[in-house]
Amino acid sequence: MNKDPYSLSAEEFYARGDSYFLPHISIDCVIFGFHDNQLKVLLLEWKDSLRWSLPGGFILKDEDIDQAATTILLKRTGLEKIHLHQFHTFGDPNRDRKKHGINPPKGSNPKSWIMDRFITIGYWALVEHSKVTPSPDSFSRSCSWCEVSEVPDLILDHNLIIDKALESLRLQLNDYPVGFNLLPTKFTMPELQSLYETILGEKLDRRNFQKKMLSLGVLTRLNEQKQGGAHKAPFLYKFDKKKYQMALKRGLSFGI
Amino acid sequence: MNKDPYSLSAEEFYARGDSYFLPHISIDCVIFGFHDNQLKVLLLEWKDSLRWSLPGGFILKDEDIDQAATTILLKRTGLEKIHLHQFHTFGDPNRDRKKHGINPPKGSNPKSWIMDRFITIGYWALVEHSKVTPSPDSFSRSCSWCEVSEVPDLILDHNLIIDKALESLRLQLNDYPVGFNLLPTKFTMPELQSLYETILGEKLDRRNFQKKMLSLGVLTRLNEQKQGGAHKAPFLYKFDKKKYQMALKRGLSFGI
DNA sequence: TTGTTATTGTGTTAATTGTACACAATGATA
DNA sequence: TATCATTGTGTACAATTAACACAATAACAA
Repeated sequence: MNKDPYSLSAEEFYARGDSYFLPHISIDCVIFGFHDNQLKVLLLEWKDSLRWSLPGGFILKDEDIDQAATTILLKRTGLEKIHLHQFHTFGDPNRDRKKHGINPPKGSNPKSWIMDRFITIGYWALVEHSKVTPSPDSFSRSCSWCEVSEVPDLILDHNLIIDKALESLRLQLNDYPVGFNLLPTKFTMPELQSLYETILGEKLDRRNFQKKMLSLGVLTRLNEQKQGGAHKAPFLYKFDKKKYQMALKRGLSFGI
Repeated sequence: MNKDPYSLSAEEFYARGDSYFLPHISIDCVIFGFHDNQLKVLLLEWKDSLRWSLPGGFILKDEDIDQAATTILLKRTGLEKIHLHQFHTFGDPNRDRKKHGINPPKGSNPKSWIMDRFITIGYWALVEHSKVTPSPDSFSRSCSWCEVSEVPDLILDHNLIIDKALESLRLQLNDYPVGFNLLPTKFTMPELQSLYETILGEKLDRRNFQKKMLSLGVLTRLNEQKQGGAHKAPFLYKFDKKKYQMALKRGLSFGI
């Protein structure tokens, strides 16, 4: 009971994880990134099978659920201080590894607490793709980005969880500057537009988009231009948090 | 293990409820009603103290969480087939009766599963005030309506849960016809406007409101007028579900 | 019976916002 | 140096929202 619960061996975890973590409750994270004009999510590939799943974890008996989600994000990406958004809790009684032929690793107790029915709390996060160091957990062989429209069959209801996360993200997009978290500090207007188009799944008018974004008054145009492109060099912008805080007070909408 | 889990005595429930229900997880319902131009919520007054709380309950080991919430709503209001909206899950580790001086009834085990830390899933529902028969649970002396701005101090974080439910309701108001569920089948335009004003907490222009509502094409004006008022008799309207289904397909917004 | 009052029904107009386009400027390439 | 794809900026029109005026009605008081 006094070991680091994140350093347990698989056997110990299956046998006695419930002395550290709450039973029947888990957390799953949909971690979004944006790269090559594609919206991607971070997936785990399991060690001993061809299964894929979302990064997830459990809640320490005296831990806040937001903190538990933050820990999961940190361990899979190396990132701290990222805003996590809780979007839905999934409670179908079929969320049960027993009912899906998912077995504990050989040598572990097949009656483990992990094999019970679980309710999972879904969070999404927006991270800067280039800053992420994807790290598998001890049950996975790899942790990697996957384009959202090419996600394979995942365990349990994890595909549904991604769908719901995307739906929630689209709704948030109209009220909060979620897009900016996905881009590097400096970005061009076409990059920002491409991001919005990808999340919303529709093409937007280039000129009206720029007009709208600049009218929010939360972007600062830098005296630099993006070099290396094959055509006219676009200006670089940065998201101005101070201006954003000011703008929030008078109310602003990111609706496109 | 084969009794009706909802007919347990208090002693049995505290001692062995966790053989029927999931531990550490509860559901709390914010049940909204509208009466006398006031938005109200249903509260429980506890038997053995001066405490108040939201109607809540637990999840059977093999029960869907939405179903569990539906059961809670049915038991407190007598109503079925009401849309419940899951809006947030509350996971502060201080959600623990032990830490708030809330004790089991005399004669029950003070180490009961109920005295552990609980994560609660919040749902709200909109019900027609006149159709509700408020019924206390076995731990409460009364179940009654309370105006949302006059809610007393509730146990644990139940006041926060109501705040979050209201916030979620306001957001939904702009996308779904939530208001109509709170009114009787036949209602007047001023009544509908008063409901929107109460939920949003702001005054709206009478003429623009009517124009907007009628333009949605989901209301049918009846050949009747509300009698008994002190002034000009307003027309009665009803919400037309068929028209609503049609309108949904082409997309519509209730934004005010 | 009749005027007063508060409320409802139905417009019209002005301001704002959103949509659809046109054209010049730029940087790499041929 | 001409071409091409792309970026920067502006303008006209449509749609929506906001602001406002006046007639009709029902209860009440004189």
